[in-house]
Amino acid sequence: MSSQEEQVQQRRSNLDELAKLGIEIYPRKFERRHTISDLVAAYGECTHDELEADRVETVTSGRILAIRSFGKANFLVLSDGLAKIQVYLRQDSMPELDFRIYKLLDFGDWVGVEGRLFRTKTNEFTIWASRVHFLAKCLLPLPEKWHGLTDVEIRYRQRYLDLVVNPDSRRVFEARSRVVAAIRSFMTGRGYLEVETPMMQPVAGGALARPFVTHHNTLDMDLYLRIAPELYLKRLTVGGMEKVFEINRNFRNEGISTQHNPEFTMMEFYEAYTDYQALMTMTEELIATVARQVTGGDQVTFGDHELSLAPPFARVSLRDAAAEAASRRLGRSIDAADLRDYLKAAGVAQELGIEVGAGQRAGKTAMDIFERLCEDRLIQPTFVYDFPTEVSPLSKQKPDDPDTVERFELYIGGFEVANAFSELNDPAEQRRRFEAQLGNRARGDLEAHAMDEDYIRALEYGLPPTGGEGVGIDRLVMVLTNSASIRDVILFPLMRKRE
RNA sequence: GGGCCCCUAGCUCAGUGGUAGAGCACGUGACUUUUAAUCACGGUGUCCCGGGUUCGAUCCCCGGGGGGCCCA
Repeated sequence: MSSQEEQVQQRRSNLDELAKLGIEIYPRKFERRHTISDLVAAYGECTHDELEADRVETVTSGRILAIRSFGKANFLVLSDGLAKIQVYLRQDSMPELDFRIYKLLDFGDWVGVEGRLFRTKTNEFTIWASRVHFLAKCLLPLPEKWHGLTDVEIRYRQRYLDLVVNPDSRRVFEARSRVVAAIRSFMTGRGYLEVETPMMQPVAGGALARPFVTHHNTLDMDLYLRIAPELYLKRLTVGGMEKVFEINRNFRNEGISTQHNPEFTMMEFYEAYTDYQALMTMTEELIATVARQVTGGDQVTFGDHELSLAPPFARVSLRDAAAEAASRRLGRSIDAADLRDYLKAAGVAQELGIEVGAGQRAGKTAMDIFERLCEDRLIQPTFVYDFPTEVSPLSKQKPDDPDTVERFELYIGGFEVANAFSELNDPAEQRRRFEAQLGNRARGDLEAHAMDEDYIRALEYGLPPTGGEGVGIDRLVMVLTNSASIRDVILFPLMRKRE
């Protein structure tokens, strides 16, 4: 018999013995007076004498993370996932039944404890138990207490085990929850209305990405899991909802990496009567506010770097950033204007070893150069602005430069955290952009944008001047929790099927 | 999609072409303030899967699976 089978059998046997004691082995509720975290926060600093004077009685509960038995003196360590507390149990301090229950407990079981707070000879903050209540059995052996669980595969596949033994993991997800709450509070505090738009869409639009396809049986209709809420949110702006935001999942049928999970969370918002310049300022305030609320400050450690999230953030135009990086790499002067020329841009790309597709225009090439040379060097928060029109089918052109749109992306830690632009609201121009995308699609670009006639019709009813932005929540959480992989900030990241 | 690395007990990890190891966990016993409790004794197993080489493969070779990192 394997070690695991043996341990499961012993635990089942203990559960059977508990049942024989006449207690409910899967009880329905347990009324606590304090959580373990409450106790540690409220009394954890009290001295021995203070605890003796106050005689604090408590009722609490948690999972058993250690059992130390000395015959007549016994200790449990209980955890509520964030904090731990020690429990002292002795036979002459509790009913006989409770002590028999204690004897049948295993590492990992859920228990409730009643008792009084004190400090042991070794000054350990402890509950002197007067009652023990059995709450649920752990039938399988848990990972080891000292090294914990380090196998990342098991941490992702069986997140519950990770959460039981790695409090740091729990803290990441507590932080994630606070990030979402802080963003929601920031947005609603500025008069934005939270809305929900379709996750299943007949046309997958609002971004350049491949979608997942699904099917509605009754309507016999193919649907796409959304790659972005963008086009629906702007329909709302057409309808007169001037400030809206949505926090929800997007789905993109693409590769998996430390920065990409097929489903990820975005906060996307739209505001009438504003443009991308104003959004840069607002974005700085949003990031700094969230950082301060979640971490207590605007300076964070990320890998080997100390990041300052205090406004203002650096700003550089995309073509300047690409030209500067290309000049440095190639050891000769390349001007941003060179990257507007299809032949010169292609030449630079080829020198850099970047593949240029047949008939690829200068804007796409400039974007490729930027992505290859610049992205992962943008560690401190940096706005990269003024993107080529052809890679931005939903953005408004600059008044004096039709090849360039009023768009920026925010980079932190070497990856894109936000993407924003002045929204294109000219329906005729939008149709031309979609048609150009259809041309790309015909040439094999699977990420090219689809035609959305209803969206164009909405624009024909009139979209006011509008600025819009998407903020990647997972990546922001990575930055704020010093997590190297997006999988460390997603509770259940997508994994290959096992077996 | 390409390159490199990993997969051995429930967990964390050693290890070897010749009967598979440690610590924790688990079992029995001792112990009335311990805390990675300690001490004594005890059993851990599809060495990821399949095929090949070999007298013999967990180890070498080939293929596959899962995971990680880097690149595209």
